[in-house]
Amino acid sequence: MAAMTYRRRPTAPDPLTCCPPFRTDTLDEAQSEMLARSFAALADPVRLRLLSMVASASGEVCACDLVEPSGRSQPTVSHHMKILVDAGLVERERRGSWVWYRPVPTRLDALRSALG
Amino acid sequence: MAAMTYRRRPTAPDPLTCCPPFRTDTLDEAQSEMLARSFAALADPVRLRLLSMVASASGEVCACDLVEPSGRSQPTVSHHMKILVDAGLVERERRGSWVWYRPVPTRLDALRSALG
DNA sequence: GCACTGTATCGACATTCTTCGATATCATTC
DNA sequence: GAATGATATCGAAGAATGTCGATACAGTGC
Repeated sequence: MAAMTYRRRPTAPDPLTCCPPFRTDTLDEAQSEMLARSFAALADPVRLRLLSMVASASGEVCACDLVEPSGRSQPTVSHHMKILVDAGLVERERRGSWVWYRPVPTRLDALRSALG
Repeated sequence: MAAMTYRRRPTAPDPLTCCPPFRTDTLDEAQSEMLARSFAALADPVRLRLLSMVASASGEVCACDLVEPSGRSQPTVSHHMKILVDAGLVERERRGSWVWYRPVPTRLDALRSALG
């Protein structure tokens, strides 16, 4: 059982808050699930640095230029980039042997507006 | 060994990107570590719903009003609220038996600006 | 003091995540 | 075709996380 019953509930400190204490624009389960997945992509320092490398680059960045400055192995970088791509924060394009990454600004904007 | 050496490096698609592909404003390790901790606080659907309850409330919310709508046990809610407080996203104040939570808008603004 | 109630902490378990070495896949070059 | 190089996937180990029941702590009221 998740809930717990409280007998003596506090009185609201302000007449304005007499109504239920949450507005109706509280996130529902589906919304919070989606948002949490997006923020989880940002919840790792290595991914944040990789994202900042991609986002601060003019245009795009080659995967081969992410391994050494990130200080992680090539499989680890590939793993993290996949998470960023799956989250929609970064776009991936293969050109020949190399893979290039581009930021997706609209997706970052969406996350930013979710915080406001 | 984390890095891997690449023999045939691709040529930049644009003369403007002749310089090292990352701008100098790439996040350093300390910055990314801090930011990741903040985003990790947002990387759970239950915490996002709790935060939205607090943020959308006019003024503040009693801890006792978070348990039932979150669908989690009282210890779990307390655990999640501690994470939000430690991340600086929510302020905690005890008044008598009850605990009240308030959002910290400046902290949310800081995270938002980190995305832009 | 004692009884009661709201909140926090503890211990344990299951799940998820980060990381790497080994290996597979894809593309180029010979 | 074979050989080489860039990237992705696999498998496993260790760490971190979410969850709850049990319990401790803090405040109220008698």
